[in-house]
Amino acid sequence: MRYDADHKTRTHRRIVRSASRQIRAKGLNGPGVAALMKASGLTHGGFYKHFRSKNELLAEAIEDSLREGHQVLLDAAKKAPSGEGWKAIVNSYLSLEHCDQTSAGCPIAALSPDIARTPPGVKRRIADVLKEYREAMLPWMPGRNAEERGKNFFVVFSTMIGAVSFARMMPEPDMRRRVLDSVRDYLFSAL
Amino acid sequence: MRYDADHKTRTHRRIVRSASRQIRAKGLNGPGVAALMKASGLTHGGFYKHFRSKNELLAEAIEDSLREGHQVLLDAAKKAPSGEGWKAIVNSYLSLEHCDQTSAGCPIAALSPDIARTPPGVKRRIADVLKEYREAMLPWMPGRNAEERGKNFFVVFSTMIGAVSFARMMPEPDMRRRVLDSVRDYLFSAL
DNA sequence: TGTACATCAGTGAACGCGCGTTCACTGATGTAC
DNA sequence: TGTACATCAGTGAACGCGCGTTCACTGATGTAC
Repeated sequence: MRYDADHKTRTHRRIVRSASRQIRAKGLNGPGVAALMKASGLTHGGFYKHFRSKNELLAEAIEDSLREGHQVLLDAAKKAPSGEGWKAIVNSYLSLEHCDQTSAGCPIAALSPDIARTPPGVKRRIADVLKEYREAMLPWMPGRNAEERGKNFFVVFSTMIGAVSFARMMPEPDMRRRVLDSVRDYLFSAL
Repeated sequence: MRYDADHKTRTHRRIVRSASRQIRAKGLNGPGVAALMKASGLTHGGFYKHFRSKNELLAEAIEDSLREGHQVLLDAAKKAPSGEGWKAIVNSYLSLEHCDQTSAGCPIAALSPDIARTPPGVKRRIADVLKEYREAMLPWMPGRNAEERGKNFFVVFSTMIGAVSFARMMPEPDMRRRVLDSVRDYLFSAL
């Protein structure tokens, strides 16, 4: 069958989207090529019409979910009263829903050690998107000048990423909530 | 050949030790059974004389490295002036050496998403050792009473784990150092 | 207008390989007689 | 004291399976004549 002009582009995007959810749920080495294609209703044979390698798809999927994640936080920040954008970001990130929905959540919390272990080419690409992410977040960070906001970006995000990563290891929901709440209270009282 | 009474125990321990380093370096699904045995100078065939399954070894290896990691931090804390134990812990954890030596470092920073995805049995065992870990750290945490120290344990460790996880995604060493330093300065000034 | 051909996203069989697990075997030594 | 046997940590071949990747093929539709 022949398809319209943007059919391939749309399929490509669909594969990337569903792949990004699957790798957040099961890790970078969790789903195989066959599973990644099946989730978009395709068979594994067509994979290499869309991607040069599995690593290529993984890189695209991480990039996509990073951009999606930064958009979610940006939207939360924009709705908040002036000067409180970062608090909206923290509330959104440290919610129990985010913690318990790994596959739809922040790819950093779900994949940071996998990303650290990734081949240099992939790692470089992701580092560039992380820089984008940082640029987008900086204006919303607390601090009286650019330098303070720069440091506070690292502080706020390290703390949030760590809290969610730590909490996710705990089987009991109230333990997870205690971690998230402790960390949120602390960020709000200290910054 | 026949071996002395504790030969098997020592071999078992050797396998667990070298496995714990390998999984921190390559992730829970990184090394296979053959590689895990080879690192201790053995062949894969003997594996099931020591462990009921690969998951059994993974659980033991994570437990072992958690206990080892908590001992390292405890030793640092004990050397510090009274009341400053937690600062020694933070300095040790947020050093660039720790960040750049994943295989010898904290298993939480290296494996938290993998642990979160692990089957319930393994997760339960690790959660119990995490409780031990927490008990050992509590007396060294800042805070005027048990409740404050309890909250601050979550704050300090979430922040440190996040900082190291975040930094490890960055290819440039000075970027990693910036993250670690920003977070340390903040912890010291805020607690 | 009708027909022959080109295009190309997607299919499914096949490749070599490494995985976790099983199992018959080895061989040095301790024990029984 | 000397010999036959039991023990058991470790070996290496083999199992079925899923992996990432390749490739000849399909078949609906656009294009050329």
